[in-house]
Amino acid sequence: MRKSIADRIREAVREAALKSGAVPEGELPQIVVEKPRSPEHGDFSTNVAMLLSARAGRRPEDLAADIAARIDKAAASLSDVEIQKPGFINMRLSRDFLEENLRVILTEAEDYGKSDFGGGEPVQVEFVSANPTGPLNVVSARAAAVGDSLVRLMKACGYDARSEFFVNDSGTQVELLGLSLKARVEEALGRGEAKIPDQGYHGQYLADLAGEIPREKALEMLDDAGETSGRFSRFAVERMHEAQKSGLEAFGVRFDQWFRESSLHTAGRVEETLKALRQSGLVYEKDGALWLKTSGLGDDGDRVVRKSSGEPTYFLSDIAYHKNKFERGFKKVIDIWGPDHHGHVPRMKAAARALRYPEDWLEVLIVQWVRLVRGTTPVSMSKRAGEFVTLSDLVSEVGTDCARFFFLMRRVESHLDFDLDLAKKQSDENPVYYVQYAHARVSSILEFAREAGVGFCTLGEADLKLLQTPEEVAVMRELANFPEYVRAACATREPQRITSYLTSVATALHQFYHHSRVVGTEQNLMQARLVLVRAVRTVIRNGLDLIGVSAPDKM
RNA sequence: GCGCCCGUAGCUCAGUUGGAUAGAGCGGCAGACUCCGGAUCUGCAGGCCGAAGGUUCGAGUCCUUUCGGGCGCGCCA
Repeated sequence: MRKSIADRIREAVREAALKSGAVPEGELPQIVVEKPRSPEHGDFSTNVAMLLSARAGRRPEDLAADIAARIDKAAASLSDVEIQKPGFINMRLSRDFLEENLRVILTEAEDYGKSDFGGGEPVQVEFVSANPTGPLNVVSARAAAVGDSLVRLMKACGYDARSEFFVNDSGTQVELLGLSLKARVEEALGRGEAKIPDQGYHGQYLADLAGEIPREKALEMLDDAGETSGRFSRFAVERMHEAQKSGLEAFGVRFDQWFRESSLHTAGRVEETLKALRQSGLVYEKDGALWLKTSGLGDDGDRVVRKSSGEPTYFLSDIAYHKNKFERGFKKVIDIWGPDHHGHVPRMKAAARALRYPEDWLEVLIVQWVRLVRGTTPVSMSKRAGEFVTLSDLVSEVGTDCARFFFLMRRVESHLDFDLDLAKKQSDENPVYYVQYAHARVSSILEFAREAGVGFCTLGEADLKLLQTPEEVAVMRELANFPEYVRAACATREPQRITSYLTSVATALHQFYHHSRVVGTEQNLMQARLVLVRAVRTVIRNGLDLIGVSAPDKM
């Protein structure tokens, strides 16, 4: 849980920039230190001199030279600091640091990569939150992969992160679900073809559910219900909820909390929220309905919060839900919504403003569509007819690891084609196995060493100076980058950065493997390489854990 | 019509929150140590980053316009 190397370098650069007197402390911009694309430019690079030169009235290269000379190399674990063309300051990590870092990795083990960046701040990530009216689709699957990974990332960065699923267990949709099930039950009892409401749920799953209800119980439920949907709704919602929950668990996703919309109504939270909104002075009546003046708060029109019928709108209970989140003490709330809800972002943010919550309190991520294809042909998905590939179908067809990895290879907001044929292939055509294979390969080397009776020396005994080939050094550099990638993936809410990082670690490992042997070389060199390989194993394992993918020892 | 997302190699997508010579996987072609796992590795071919302007030392990245694709615009949830 120490400071990442990038943080230490940032600080050293910052201090050097201050000492150069280019600008007063207050005017110093955020220092950007990053890994250059080309290794010729060192391990880290900064552009401060170019950013400050205009204001300081000095030539970029002169200023760069001045700052570079003032960087405390020892404090930042640097061996070389050079300036280049337009005014870059390029830095190279010291050999000592790279060696020491291997020891750090093995010592910190599963903690390597973690930080206390978040300072224990309570944050909430809400995702999936699909209506309990049917099986989860693949967009929910994608959202689940993203949300779960984000929670893992935020925890690793020192946030007190909680996952939550909002269960939409009241309202029109639930009623329609009940009526649809009722029709299926009547059908199952042989009373003719099911009379499912037009807007109801036509999927086969409700017929299946109806079929599971024993005859006696079905008759009893029909008696109870009369013309209403009540009992069928409750029954169906509970069963759908359970099915969603177990499907997600099979996908490796467990929620800290399942929050029921109905609990807001029964506790009077919705009316209470309306009262709070009225106090803001932004509620007015028109056409017998109550409106919230969200225009002017970033929305493009006002929204109804209470219908002329007296019923609260879904929007109002959603506001009540977010008010509840705020009152639970979350300093930040991240909602992950499907693409069909992107139009709701402005109104929800407007509501947060109406309640005078901090401007950046609510963050909404939109997960984009997933198009399933087999080779080049799209898989037809008709939600209306209830015929679509579900989360559970996906898991049983391609497996959890594969599905999660595929979802997390892409940016959250990009539309993605999920090739089921490719995902199913257990061959080199499938990108998923590349990283896992690296882990299995390393495990296998260690196992081979054990079987050969090789004793592992202690960390202090290993002579890491012997790791000198370009491939070895490349691995060491790659491993040193991990904490910074974790931090960046968390800060930008972009878990795909971890996937891409892991791929480059795997590449470095595979290249090293083909270039040199571990077991069977000279004793001291072998011991040093064993340390290297164990460090790779730790980092890959930690990284895969962040995206919820297993790290197999054998494949 | 208004709003959001996307447009990068033949295909699917990355691109380190404005950096230096734009990358990976798949597909194509040509190769790899009698030895720790060939689900790997090496090399070649493939690009005006949809288009046009602008901002600046510097743009795939930011702004404007435009073209194309997807999705939203209810007193539904």
